[in-house]
Amino acid sequence: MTDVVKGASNAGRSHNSDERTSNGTRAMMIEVATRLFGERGYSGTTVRDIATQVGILPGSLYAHIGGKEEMLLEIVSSGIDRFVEMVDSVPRNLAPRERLRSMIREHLRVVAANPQWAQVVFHQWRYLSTDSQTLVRKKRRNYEKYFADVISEGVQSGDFSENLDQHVTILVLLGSLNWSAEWLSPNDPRLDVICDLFADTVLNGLVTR
Amino acid sequence: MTDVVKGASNAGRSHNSDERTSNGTRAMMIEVATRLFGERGYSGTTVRDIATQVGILPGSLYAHIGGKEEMLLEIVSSGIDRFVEMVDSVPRNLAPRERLRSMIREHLRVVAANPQWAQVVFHQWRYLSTDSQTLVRKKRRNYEKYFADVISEGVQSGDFSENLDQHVTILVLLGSLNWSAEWLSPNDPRLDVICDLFADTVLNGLVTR
DNA sequence: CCTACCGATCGGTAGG
DNA sequence: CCTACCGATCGGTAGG
Repeated sequence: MTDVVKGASNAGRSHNSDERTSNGTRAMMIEVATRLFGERGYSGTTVRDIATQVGILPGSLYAHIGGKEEMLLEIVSSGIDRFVEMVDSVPRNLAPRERLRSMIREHLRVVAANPQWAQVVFHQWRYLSTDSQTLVRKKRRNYEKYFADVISEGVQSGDFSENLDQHVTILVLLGSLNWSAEWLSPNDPRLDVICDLFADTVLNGLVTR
Repeated sequence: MTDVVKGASNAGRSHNSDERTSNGTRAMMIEVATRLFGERGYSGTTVRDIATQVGILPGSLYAHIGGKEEMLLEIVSSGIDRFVEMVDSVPRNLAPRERLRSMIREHLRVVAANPQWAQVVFHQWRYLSTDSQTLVRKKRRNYEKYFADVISEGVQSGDFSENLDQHVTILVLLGSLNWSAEWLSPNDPRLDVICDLFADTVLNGLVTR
């Protein structure tokens, strides 16, 4: 019980052999920033809010990161990567219906893991600089291509209707998927059921067959 | 050419017989606020930004409105009213498929009239006070009920599939509709076609019939 | 990661 | 709707 640190969160600081800040403070900053950006928006969050919740003083943030916007870019950029990673893990050899069903499930699972984080990824990129926005748009287009491809494949194979407007279909599908961050609860035990019902609705439509 | 006003937008001020501010300045404030809230978010917009673009000084705003948040509440509240009004105008005696198709068209038309405004209505209500948020949630639930009712009616009449999970269906439908503010262009001449393709996708689904 | 601080800007108000 | 202003707070930096 000796050697108690006076600050609230100064304990456990690792001794780095070089000048890099490779301890967990930076990760904690990103974690806190994600939550606050989700709750108050990027502009509504101050670097003081973030610093206080990390347990350091405002100026100390800048020992770990270039600035407030750099935190947002990191959250958004790695966020899209996460969606790509999970949808990319869906086997290519599945038939279009089952492949799309799996992609829907993976997308909804990523959202459900942290809907607030997903909202930041989906919406707060508008507050980035023009250059960063261009990067984000490129990443999003790359993600959308996974869905464009499976739809195109399904139409060609005859699994999906040839009357489908593929462009509008992607917009409907990704819109409903992304909007799930508004209503999905984290750790909902019915998540797997919801994913299947969601896919049923999209695949079969409303009208009686 | 005498009597030229020095300010940029001070011309045309009407002479009111009572103490109410019933001229167009307040309307212009709401209009400018809508655009700026859409571009920079509520927290990223300053009352100085709004005042400058209206053509008055910052402090003068408070002769017309209680404060910054009151502008947001007015935009969001009247915005939801607008959606309700248009969807409510769809004839009740249409068969469920055509009634839902018309409701989809009306919703998309309202969004397309001003997607940036729609984004404010859909997202910026989070920055309102707790009490105002409660009001907004109530209004949104009321709007969602229009869609819940037509889906329920369609399932009962056999027009819509009995296998449908009605709760998930509403989430998918309204999610894809609201997300349209992300991609709809104002004054797109193909709007009517897009509305029909959108409804086709939702009603018929992706899978071949 | 702290001390001490910068210039700029914030939402809002008193009193015309 | 303006003049003149309030206290509070902003993102960020110099120099340890």
